[in-house]
Amino acid sequence: MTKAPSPTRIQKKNRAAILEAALEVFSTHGFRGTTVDQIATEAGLSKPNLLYYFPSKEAIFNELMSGLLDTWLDPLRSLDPDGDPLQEILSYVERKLQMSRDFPRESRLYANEIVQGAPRMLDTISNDLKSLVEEKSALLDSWMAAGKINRTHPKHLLFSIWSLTQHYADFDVQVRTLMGDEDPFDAAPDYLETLYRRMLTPRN
Amino acid sequence: MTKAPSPTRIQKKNRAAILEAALEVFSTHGFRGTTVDQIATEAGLSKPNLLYYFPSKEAIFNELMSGLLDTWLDPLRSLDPDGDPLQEILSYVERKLQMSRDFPRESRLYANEIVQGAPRMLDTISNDLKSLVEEKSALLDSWMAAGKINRTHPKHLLFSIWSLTQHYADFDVQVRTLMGDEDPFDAAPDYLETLYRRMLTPRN
DNA sequence: GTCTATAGCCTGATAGAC
DNA sequence: GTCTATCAGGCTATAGAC
Repeated sequence: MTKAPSPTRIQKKNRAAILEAALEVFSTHGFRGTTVDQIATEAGLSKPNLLYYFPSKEAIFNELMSGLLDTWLDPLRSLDPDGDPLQEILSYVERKLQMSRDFPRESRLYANEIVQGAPRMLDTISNDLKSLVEEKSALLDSWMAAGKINRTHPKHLLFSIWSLTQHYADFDVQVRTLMGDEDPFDAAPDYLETLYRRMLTPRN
Repeated sequence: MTKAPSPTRIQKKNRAAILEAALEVFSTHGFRGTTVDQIATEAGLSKPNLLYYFPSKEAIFNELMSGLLDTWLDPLRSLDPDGDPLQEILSYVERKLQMSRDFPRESRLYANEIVQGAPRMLDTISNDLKSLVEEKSALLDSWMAAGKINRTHPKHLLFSIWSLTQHYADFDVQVRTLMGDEDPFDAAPDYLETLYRRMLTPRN
């Protein structure tokens, strides 16, 4: 008695295909620049069929966004109070840079949203992100107070890490155009490690 | 014999109002997210009247972009081969940061375009920007070779300056949300000066 | 579950009176 | 130069057959 493939399995497969396609299209064209048709074609479905799985274009976008954020904040959450301060920060930079290389579309999706004033994400930023940033700023502060790393503004330190690492994903076109044949990710890890090592290594 | 106000003057005034309005709307909603009606309302004109001054939505966008780019690249052009290397770079960082504070909409307009793959600007980047970057990279290289600043990857150095300074304009919503009452531009100049001073000051 | 067909809305751009 | 009215096309979302 061979069972037919579970409908739930088909559903999951199609939902996954839709979200993958949506990531591709939303991240390059933004919310308004994306049409449901584009997503459907990319996912290998018809438009009405896509809308059988998701009630609306916005619903797809929102699901994509909330799914993204957890992964996105994971490296920061991993900043370990019990680790070696400088090494913890350098590892954080390295992980963020790897995420820009491995998940550039996620980075651009997020960038698109923030540059336009975060119309669909301001709540999340004000709550989840803010409390995480407060916690980790305090951690950085304590490391500075203990003389483990140079004293500086902890939030600007975090902003700089985000900005420098995400730049390679968000401005990918520009970076690659200007670098020609050279892969940006060849030299970027060294550059960023040197930068933060010199910035943070304690010097009385 | 009193002349009626020159038509050219009215034209110039309205064209300026349209471009100002377009900057406001395009920079927050992107090209596709912006409607001609929004621009017209913001400029205090009717939609057909706006289209009397510009042939199309895209024409407005292009004029805005080409007008922007000159101003945008000016600080980099000013990098003076005969100045003191470290001071030249620190001044460049400062000027770029001021531009993010004084012209955040221009920065976001540019960011919007690049994040989405620069569909309307790739030629400019490949030509004007690339040749300027080649020229200034060579200059940075010569400063490093002469031991005036620490040796590092000149293009990554430029990318980092762009990324760090523009972040305060492009991610303004996020930055301000996370900083609360504190004005980001209070501490940013010091933070960036310290960062690049430590990065670049020669140490044998 | 998936399709074709289409409703209903919005948008860029034009026509034509004033 | 500026308006009202409107067209033509593209869009999201739904209806209804299979």
